[in-house]
Amino acid sequence: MNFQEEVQKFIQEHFQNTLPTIALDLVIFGFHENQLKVLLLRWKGGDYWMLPGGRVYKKEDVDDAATRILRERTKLEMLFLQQFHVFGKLNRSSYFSAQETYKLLGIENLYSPDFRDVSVGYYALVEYTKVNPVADNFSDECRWWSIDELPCLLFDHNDIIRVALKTLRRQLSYQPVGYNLLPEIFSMTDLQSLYETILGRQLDRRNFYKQMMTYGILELSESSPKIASRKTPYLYRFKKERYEQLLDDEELTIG
Amino acid sequence: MNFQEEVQKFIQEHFQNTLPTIALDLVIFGFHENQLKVLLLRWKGGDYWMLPGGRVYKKEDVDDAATRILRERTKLEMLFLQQFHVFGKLNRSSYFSAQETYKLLGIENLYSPDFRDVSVGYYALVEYTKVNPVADNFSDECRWWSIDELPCLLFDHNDIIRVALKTLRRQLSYQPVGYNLLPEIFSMTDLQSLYETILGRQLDRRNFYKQMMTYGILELSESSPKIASRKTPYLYRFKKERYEQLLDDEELTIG
DNA sequence: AAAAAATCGCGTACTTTATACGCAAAACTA
DNA sequence: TAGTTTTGCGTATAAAGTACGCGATTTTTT
Repeated sequence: MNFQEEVQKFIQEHFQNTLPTIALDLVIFGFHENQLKVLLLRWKGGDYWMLPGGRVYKKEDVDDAATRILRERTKLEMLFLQQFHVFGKLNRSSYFSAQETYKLLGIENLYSPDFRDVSVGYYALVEYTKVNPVADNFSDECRWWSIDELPCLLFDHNDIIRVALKTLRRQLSYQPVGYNLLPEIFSMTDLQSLYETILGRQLDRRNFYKQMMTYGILELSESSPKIASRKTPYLYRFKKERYEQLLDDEELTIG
Repeated sequence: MNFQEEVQKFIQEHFQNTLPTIALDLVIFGFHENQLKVLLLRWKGGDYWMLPGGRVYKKEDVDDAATRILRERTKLEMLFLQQFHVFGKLNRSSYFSAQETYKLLGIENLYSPDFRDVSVGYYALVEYTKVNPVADNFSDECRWWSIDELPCLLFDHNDIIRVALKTLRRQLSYQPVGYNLLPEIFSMTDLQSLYETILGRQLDRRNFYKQMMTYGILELSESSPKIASRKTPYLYRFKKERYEQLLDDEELTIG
C-alpha cells in the first residue's frame, strides 16, 4: 500500500468517526529567545507546512476535541485554549488553489471541487520548553516556527495565524498573559519580553514593573536573592488565584 | 399532508442543500423604549420560542449565510453582524431535553439520539423601528422580546443570548455602538439610554456627553434647534467616516 | 400665576491611570 | 579603577475617568 492509499484509507476511516464539514485548526503559541513561536506540521513527504488540526468525534464536545488535539501535539495538560474565530469561506486557499493543494499533498485523487470544511480556530498558549512536539499521522515533522519567519502555509492558515495573533494582542489588554507561556519561575524582564513580543513594541521597564505589581498577580519566588542585581534579579511566580480571577472576569466559556 | 409531514419534507429538502452539522443562530438586538430587545421566533402551533437561525448552503460562505438569514427575518440590508462564538457541546439543551424538544416541536418522529448540530452564533444590531419581523417556514410568529423578560427558550438559546450580550458589552468598551440601533437623528439622551441599557448600569449624563464628543463620532443635525432645552434638545447624527474608522481599528473580519 | 422640580448644554475640580524619566546599588567590562 | 549595563524602585507630569456645580429653559405642582 503506497502513501496515497494509506492516507486515503486513514482519512476515510477518520471521516467516518467524526463530524462532517467541521474541522479544527489550532494556533499553538510558544515563547522562546524573545520570539513568539507557532507550532506547525510538515506534510508527509513534502516541504509544505500547516497548522495542527483535526476533527470532532461524533460524540465529543467541540471544545473537548480541541483540547484533545492540543494534547496530542504537545503532550501537555491543563493549558490555556480558546476558540477565537470560525473560518467559513468557500475558498479557503491563500497561496495554493484547492486542487493545487491536494496535488502538493500527494492526494490528488481525493480532490473534489464540492468538498469544503468550515474550520473553528483555537489558539493556545503553552510553555515552549515543556512541549515535546509530536507529528500526527499525516505529518513527518512537528516543530516551532518563529511568528515573523513563517513560510507560505497551506489553505488559509497564514490568515488564521494573523487573526489569532490579533486576538491574543487584544486579550493582553484586558487579561493577564504569561501563565502558560513562561516557566514557573521567571524574572520581571522575562515577563516584559513576552509582552513586548506579543504586542510587537517596546515597553518602559519601570512602568511595566509598576503595572504588574498593581495587578497583584505576582509573588516573589523563594529562590529569589535577598538583594537583586544584574546577575541575580528577583524571581517571581504567578499568584494563581489572583491571575485566574482576572481571567474569569472576562472569559466567555459557554458552548 | 399534516404539519409533521410538511415540516419533515421541508427539513429533508433543506438539509440536502445545506452543510451538515453546522447551524447558525442569530441574536438580533434592537432598542426600544429604553429596553434592549431580541428577535425571537415562535415554533408553529406551539408556545415555544427560539432564536432565528438557519443553515449554510453548500456553495455559500458562512458569513454570507448569516447575512442572508438576517435579511430574511428583518428585511434590512447593510447591518452590523458579527460572529461571536461556536456552541459545540454534545448536549445543547438547557430547559428541555433533546427528545423532549422534538416532542414539543411536534416532530418527535424526526428525533435521533445521534443527531447533533454545532452552532455558530452571530449577533446583529438593528434599528428597532425599521425592522419588519418575518417568520420563517417553521414559525408562526416573529417578534421582539425584552432581554430581561425572556421565556425559557428551546435548545441552549438562553445561553447563546447571554454570551452575545456579554460580547456586546465588551464591544462597547473599545468600539462605538449605536449606528445600527438608533434612528438616523437622535438626541444625546437617546444615545446615553442605549449605552445604559446595554451596560445595565447608569452613566453620568455630563461625562457621557464629554466622552462622546472626544470620540468625535457625532455631528449636529441640521434639524437641531439653535438653543437647546428640555423639549428641544440638540439632535445629532453619526459621522460615518469617523465611526467606521473606530470600528475598523479593532475588527476581525477575515474568514 | 408663581413656585418647585426636571432636563438641557456646558464647565470645573478631583481622582485614578498611564507615560516619561531619574537614581543608586550591584556586577560586569576593560 | 573608571565606565557601562542591568536591576529595583521612586518621582514628576500628562491623560483619562469620575463627581458634581450652574444657569437657562421647560414642565409640573400648587
